[in-house]
Amino acid sequence: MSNPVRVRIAPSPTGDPHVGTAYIALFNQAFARQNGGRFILRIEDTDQARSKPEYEQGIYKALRWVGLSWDEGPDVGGECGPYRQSERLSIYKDHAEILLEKGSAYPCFCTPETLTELRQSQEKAGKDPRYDGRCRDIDLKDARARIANGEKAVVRLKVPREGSTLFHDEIRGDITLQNQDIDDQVIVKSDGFPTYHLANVVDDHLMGITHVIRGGDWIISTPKHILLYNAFGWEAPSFSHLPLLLNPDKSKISKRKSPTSLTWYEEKGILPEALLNFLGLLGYSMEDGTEIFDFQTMAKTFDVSRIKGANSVFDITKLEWLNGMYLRELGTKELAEKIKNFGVSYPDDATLEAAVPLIQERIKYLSDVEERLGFFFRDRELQYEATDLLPKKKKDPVEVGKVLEAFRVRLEAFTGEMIPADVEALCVAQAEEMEWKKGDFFMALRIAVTGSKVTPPLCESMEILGRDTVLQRLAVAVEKLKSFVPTQ
RNA sequence: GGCCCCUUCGUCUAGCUAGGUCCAGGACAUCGGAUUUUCGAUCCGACAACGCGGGUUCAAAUCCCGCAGGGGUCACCA
Repeated sequence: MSNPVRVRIAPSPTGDPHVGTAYIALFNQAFARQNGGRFILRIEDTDQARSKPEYEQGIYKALRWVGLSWDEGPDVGGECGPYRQSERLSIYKDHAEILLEKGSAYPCFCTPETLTELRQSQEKAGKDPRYDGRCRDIDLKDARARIANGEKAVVRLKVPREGSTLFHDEIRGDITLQNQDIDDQVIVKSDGFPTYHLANVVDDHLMGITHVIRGGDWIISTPKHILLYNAFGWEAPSFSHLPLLLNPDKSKISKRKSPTSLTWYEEKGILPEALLNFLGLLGYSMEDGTEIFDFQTMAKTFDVSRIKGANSVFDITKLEWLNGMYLRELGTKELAEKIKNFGVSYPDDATLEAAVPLIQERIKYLSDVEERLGFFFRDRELQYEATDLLPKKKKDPVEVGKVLEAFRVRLEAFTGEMIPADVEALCVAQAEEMEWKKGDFFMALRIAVTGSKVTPPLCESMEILGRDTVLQRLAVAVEKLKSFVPTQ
């Protein structure tokens, strides 16, 4: 009879919402869903100096944006609340007291200055910096008296001097640390706030967390947590440490070297589904090799034993490809809707929907849309020079002007609908009449009509622009060539 | 530096638990070709890896040992 699965993420609201948080959250939620368990969000805001309410809001918003959701948390409630550590201070205080009484922890009166001194002298002597335990044996009664007297103190965990502590990592197997290599960790700061270690263990236990799935940077701390569980007489949860996300230079991911803020991805126009899919590919793989999958699929087949122990370089390149794949799978209306919501300026609904199929396979991000769409409705964006109108092998402005003018006349005389195939026939006929290569003609026309060398298919674009606009732009181009005087 | 973890193409990875089917498979990127009015998309193809050294074995990417390299961690931050 095992307990119902309960997992959690425990972000600190100390900065922009981090991809790493989404990464860890994804695996936790997948595990919870697969096991019919609960996924909890707990805010670890015990760092008074760095925690800010707006960062907390940012976490909720960004996580929801990528499509994650939790069953319990500060914003959605639950039976094990409060879910914000700053609101659980008395709980930690009580538990620290238990440890004190049991003799598993002790008050320490050393000031930051003496600790720094200690560390420096140890380093000078070539020894590992470690608290020397000078407050370890102060009688608890005496210590309490000193504290009552107004002396500042922290609480330290009394780590055994001998022996070793072992824990089982579901991904890497057994990991053992010698106790002598574990410091007497501070578990309550002098401001009365608990440190991560205490708060984390107490909360995980009180909230019934059965599986801790967190980043690999916590491996070294885990023995301390085991010691804490032991001191309380609690059963420890199972531990899985996910691969660390790395910068391209293989260092731990950082905002200096990689885009770490989830907001960045949103503003870039990355689809949340693509981001989530990409994260699911880091350190993890589906048994059948599928690389494009949604959360449901991942959750259905999720298997912790398929997670790698090695760290993963976080390389956006594959995400760009994935985003393109997701973008291309969208229906016209769907994409148009996303483009509108993304906030780019567009001419009008009808034009946008007509243009979407033309740009859909040409964009990597939603943020690419703005410039792709410009020429459809903004003449002022046609900022090309007369020389741009000259195809590679046709350097004579007079001839080019003649061709464009001839085409303008031809198009003006054409009374049918602007069906792409028909317009193309006009173009081809024009090129042939002047004995131009098709490519040269289309390029000159392309610049005249769109102002750019890189555009969606020309005839389809002209259909959307409408005959009048095209004629007008052709006239402008012809004028431009007339007044153009070659410099050599 | 101590301790801990990790090590398959440039990158993400499959294979490793139960050694032979792997002169190592897929994907992205790159390069080339096809298609083509540009770009893109698409299709085809190419390049490219078991860190090194010892063992064990008829046989090792897979097991063992050593080394090297990388990363993490050594806070009253999480």
